[in-house]
Amino acid sequence: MGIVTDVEPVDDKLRLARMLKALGNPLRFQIVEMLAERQMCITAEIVEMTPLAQSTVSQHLKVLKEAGLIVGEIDGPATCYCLDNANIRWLKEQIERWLPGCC
Amino acid sequence: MGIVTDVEPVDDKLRLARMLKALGNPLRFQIVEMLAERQMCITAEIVEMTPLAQSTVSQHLKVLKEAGLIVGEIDGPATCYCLDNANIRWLKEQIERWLPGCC
DNA sequence: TGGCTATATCGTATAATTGCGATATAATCG
DNA sequence: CGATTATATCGCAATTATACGATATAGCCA
Repeated sequence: MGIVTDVEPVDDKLRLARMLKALGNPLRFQIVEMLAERQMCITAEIVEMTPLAQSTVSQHLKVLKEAGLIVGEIDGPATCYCLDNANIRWLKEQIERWLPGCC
Repeated sequence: MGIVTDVEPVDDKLRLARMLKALGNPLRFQIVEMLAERQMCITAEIVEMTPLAQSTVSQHLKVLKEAGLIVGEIDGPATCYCLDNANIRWLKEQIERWLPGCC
């Protein structure tokens, strides 16, 4: 057995797929964009932006969090969300170097 | 009213979300990568790669086609699939210039 | 035309997603 | 401690996604 480099572990593929799936919902995509603009938002601010119920938005936030796209920090009685910049950078790098042969 | 530029129409967001959602399935992501490597494949070759039934793969191909990621051309009794390079380039550009403020 | 090959589509079952209202949790303040 | 505020989670309905086998379609060749 030797040292193997330049492999894309299966876990990375699943991690990427999970992120893409999370972003594949228009509302969640919009939430991420909102967080990019405002740096951070509490749940209530995000709920205000949408026509949906608070519980629904909370579920979407959970999906984004589990995909690693956002992080939530408890701030008093509220939760303050912001982007997980490291992971989003990773995602963008994956896409940039994706399919180098084509396009 | 004046000329408006630099706007991202809602349709573009939905188009992007649809692509991301399509790629958010690990099998479909893998099919796209296979097509990038082999330039083109007929359905049977893609089916061979997977543990799934032919009808299931055909449905996934339909999703990828409707998202604009691949195109299928009838070639004799078979269908020859290849990447939709223009659309994939568009997708990659969208992601590259996405969230310029962060990361 | 008839049979063969390759795909697509149909019908259906199961699982996952999406949405809501209701309820639980957790921090803050009087 | 009890009330208030902000979120998260639960339970449920409706929709969508995923998978399969069976069947239809479409091109090709004898």
